[in-house]
Amino acid sequence: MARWEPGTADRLRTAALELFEEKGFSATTVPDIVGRAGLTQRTFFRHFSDKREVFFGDDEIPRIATRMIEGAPPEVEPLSLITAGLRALAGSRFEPRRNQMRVARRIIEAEPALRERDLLKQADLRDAIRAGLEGRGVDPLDARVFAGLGVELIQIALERWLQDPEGGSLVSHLDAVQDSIRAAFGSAATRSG
Amino acid sequence: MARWEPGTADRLRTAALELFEEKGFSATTVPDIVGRAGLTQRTFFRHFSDKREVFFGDDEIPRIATRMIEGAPPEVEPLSLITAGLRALAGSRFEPRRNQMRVARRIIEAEPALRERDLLKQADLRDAIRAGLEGRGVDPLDARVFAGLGVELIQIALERWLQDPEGGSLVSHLDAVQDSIRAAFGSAATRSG
DNA sequence: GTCTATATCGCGATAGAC
DNA sequence: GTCTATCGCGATATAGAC
Repeated sequence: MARWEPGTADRLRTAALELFEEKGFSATTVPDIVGRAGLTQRTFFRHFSDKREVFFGDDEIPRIATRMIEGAPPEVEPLSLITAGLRALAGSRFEPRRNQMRVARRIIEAEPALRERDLLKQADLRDAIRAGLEGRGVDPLDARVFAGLGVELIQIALERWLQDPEGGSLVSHLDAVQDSIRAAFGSAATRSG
Repeated sequence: MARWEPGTADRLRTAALELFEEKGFSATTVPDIVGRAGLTQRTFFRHFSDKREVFFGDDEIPRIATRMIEGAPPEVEPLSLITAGLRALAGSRFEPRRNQMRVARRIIEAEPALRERDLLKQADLRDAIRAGLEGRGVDPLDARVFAGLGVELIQIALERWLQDPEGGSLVSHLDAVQDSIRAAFGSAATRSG
């Protein structure tokens, strides 16, 4: 694909992230970015549908999730599938990037426009999981619930991991959150509360 | 404050929703909207911070949630608080508006920009619940988990209620989703999957 | 209320890669 | 030649400043 300049998108992303750090997200204009990258505005918008997209990857996480779910043996239960998948993602994609993620998270939290986009990415992951589980024959409601809870699980664990002053591992936070979930909704507590 | 036209925001919202139905959200411009409402663009942006906000209420749901949580007797458990609160919201805010919500939902689902905003509103509710529970002394992780699961619960129930061809009540869907959650994560199933 | 910066997208032309 | 990434120009809408 990169027949022309192998790293056009990367150059744009690098320039953009530098500028976001220097001047903040909203104070950085697309002309600023393309100026630094030595490209034109039109090129920027061919690589990124909007300025916020610079922040987020190529939606590889939902694709990885889909592949994991499709590739697992049919007898694996949904909960195991999800917890195992999240652990694999934690080890391969998140744990090695802790510092980058901390920086990115700080900028995202400060900017409602970026929070929105981040939430949309979470929703995409949720839907990938849901569709994958349905494809394995899981009941649609249960698939939706597993997906929703799975994404909340990883999300809460990520939040706490990135803030953890003790430097605990993401996996240990996943364990803690999962325990909390089980305690919260797992009992036979009354429904009509 | 509404010294001149008591219903300015309403007139703008009505005109906007009509146009969204007629031409679609992105094909409708703010000049279109203010033209139909007989107002100026400046007035539009004084009432709505952006075009998408027309779709969403005044953030009254998180405020209601905060009030409910703060007003409950201290001995009420978080899960009861949440399920009771959701039932109250269901009866007072959602059930009476089923048809409007169906129409809105269809437009929102079709437009990524609106899905983003919708997800942000959900996040606001989540944070209101989380803060309310923390204010009652609930452990921060547990508060975050209750809030996250509570919002997933109402959200999934809403999705299914709005699509339900049988016309089941929102409360019955809340029950079903809660059962599914309990079954999904409630068992002592292995964590390391 | 008016004015303006900025994001976004369409179109036609170009130019290196195969 | 045929692709396709890039460019240059231009149009329009949003959103915020004055």
